[in-house]
Amino acid sequence: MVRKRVTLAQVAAEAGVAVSTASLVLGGRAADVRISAAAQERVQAAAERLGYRPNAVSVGLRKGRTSTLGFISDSVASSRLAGEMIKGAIEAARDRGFMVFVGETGGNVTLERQLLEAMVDRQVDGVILAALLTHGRELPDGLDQTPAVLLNIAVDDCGDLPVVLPDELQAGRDAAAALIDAGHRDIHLVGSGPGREDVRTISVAAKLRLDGILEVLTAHGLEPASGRAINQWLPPEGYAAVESILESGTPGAIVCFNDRLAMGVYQALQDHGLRIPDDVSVVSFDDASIAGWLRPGLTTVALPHRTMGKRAADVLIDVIEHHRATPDERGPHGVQLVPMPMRVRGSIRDLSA
Amino acid sequence: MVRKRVTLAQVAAEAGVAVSTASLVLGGRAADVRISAAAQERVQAAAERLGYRPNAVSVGLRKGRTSTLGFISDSVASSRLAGEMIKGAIEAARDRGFMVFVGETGGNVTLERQLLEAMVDRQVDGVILAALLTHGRELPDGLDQTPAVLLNIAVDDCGDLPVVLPDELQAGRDAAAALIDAGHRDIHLVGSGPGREDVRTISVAAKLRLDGILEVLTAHGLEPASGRAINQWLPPEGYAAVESILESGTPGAIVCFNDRLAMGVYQALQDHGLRIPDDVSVVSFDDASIAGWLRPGLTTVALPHRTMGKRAADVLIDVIEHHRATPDERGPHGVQLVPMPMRVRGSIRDLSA
DNA sequence: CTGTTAGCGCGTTCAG
DNA sequence: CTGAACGCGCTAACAG
Repeated sequence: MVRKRVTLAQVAAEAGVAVSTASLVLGGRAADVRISAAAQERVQAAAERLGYRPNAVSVGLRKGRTSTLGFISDSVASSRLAGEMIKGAIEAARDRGFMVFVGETGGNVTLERQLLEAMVDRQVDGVILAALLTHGRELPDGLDQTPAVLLNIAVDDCGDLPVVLPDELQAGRDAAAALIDAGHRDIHLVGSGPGREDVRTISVAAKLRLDGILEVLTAHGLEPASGRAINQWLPPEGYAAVESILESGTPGAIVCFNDRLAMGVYQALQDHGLRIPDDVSVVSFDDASIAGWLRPGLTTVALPHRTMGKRAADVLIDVIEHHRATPDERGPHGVQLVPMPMRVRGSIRDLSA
Repeated sequence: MVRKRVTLAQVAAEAGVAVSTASLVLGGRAADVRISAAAQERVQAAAERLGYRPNAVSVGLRKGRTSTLGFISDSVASSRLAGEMIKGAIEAARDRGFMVFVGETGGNVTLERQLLEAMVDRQVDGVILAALLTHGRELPDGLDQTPAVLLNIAVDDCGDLPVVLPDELQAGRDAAAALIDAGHRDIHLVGSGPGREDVRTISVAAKLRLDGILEVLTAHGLEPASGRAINQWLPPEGYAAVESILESGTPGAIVCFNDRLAMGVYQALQDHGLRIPDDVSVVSFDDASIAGWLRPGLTTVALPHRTMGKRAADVLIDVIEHHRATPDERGPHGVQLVPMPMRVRGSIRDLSA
């Protein structure tokens, strides 16, 4: 069933040259050593005829580089967004000739160590350490054995490692600005706030989004009409928040800290006979699948997971190929902030129109 | 920055023995050759002290086996479900000491070939070929170069390859039975039907689900009150279907062919002032994230993606380790049907209560 | 310009 | 019971 692979030696024999000659020709370095055109021709033909493909394992052993990356995250399956991050990384890697091992820890630190070891054992050229659930965290031992990039992980001491993060602060500003530019002044927060310190969740996203929102509100002489720090950002919590807001009258606009909260907000508003965006405007964060399925479509600031994954792989490969980001010459790395684009759908009413 | 790896030779030197001796001890084959307890002790200690880990690339080259799998699918990021499939495969692989390369084709056949080649070049021990979008399809060339398993791919000629599929037929039966057991008789179909041939979509799932539903209905002397074959299974289509159904009165129960259709059905029912499950019962397929977020929770027959991924990896590793599933001795492989469990939430009203 | 030689790190004979 | 020697498939020195 499994056909035997053709080796370089067989190609050389077929072409009637030495192995090293074949190696040079096939390695594209024939020009350097000026091998006769005839020999080159014969080698190429033989390789073609036999269907020769270099054995990457052998090359890896010889060169000490395997053109292989490791991607370790705490969750690959939790959402479409997680998948996008991996997808971006895999695609960028492929475009540069790298394959990637994917591992998932579920937040288990021991497992993380084991995966890292398993990958280092397989001589990966570098590792992307990513997170979707956990944000603040410790870095595993053994990360110093290989080039590495942190993806969506904010740590106090990143030890000179490149870090790729979404620009949550700017996203917060953009969300608030979208509402204010449309003429809104009565702005309620669901998920965090109203004060700068009202962030009960572990996520750093919450804090930065809130900071951005408050910065813009303040700049316009405003403050949130209300705010609710919530630990679980799921539909039921969004639903409950709206019921609580409605006790003091109909809100003009609501900023939800993620799309799942927004879904609950939609449900509650609907149950109370309020229309979006005619009665209430809503803006949110993440751009999860539901954002496009809700009616009306939810205007939301997208988490650019795909781009982040791509960026992480690109940075890592740069480090690998150019030996950049060493402790002394940091170069263009460090923290890379990826912009979060606004997806404008139909949930904000323009009062100035 | 990158610490040099410790080699077996260094361990042997440190322990004052020959490399082969160290190899035997560390390979757990000391008993076979009866190596002196003292030497064993010294080797183990040296390995421990130096933090020795075998170089998997070298072992791969030497043994021709790399403890590595390839996972190629048309989409890793399209949904949480896709991620679950990969996750299941990765976990099962890890439990048996394998790492997995993940590749994504986006349905591009050329890319698929290239990925397959890249993996075979890296000497993967086997490949899982998976699909989420495409169902009927051609098998790529080069799949005969390595052990392989088909995951969620139904092909006419699978060429003796093991295949893992969800049991959609039984799922159809279960969905219909859930409604009938609850006393429903007025059953409408959204996505396919009403006739056996009214399946416009490419997916085989549609056909099997429909067959299962019709089988049970027929067994009870019933037929669908209505049915709609739809190509796109998204919320707007579900919404439109309900509006069409309502022209002939309020339906008793609706079977949606997937959860996204069901979401549209929920929205339409709500917009028309109908309550679920009091006025209309709904059952669906897939168990996507939204199924749990909708209010009331959607009762749905789950696609067991996680289990399927796990099964595929297990079958593949069985083949690799025991040389099973060769053309002549098929063994327990062939088509593996994974049961689709019913997730009972709150969208079916029990009329008999 | 080409062929011979020497490893990369490991497992496996086969003599001592 | 142990060590020396060979080769997995390939690349990179070095001679010829």
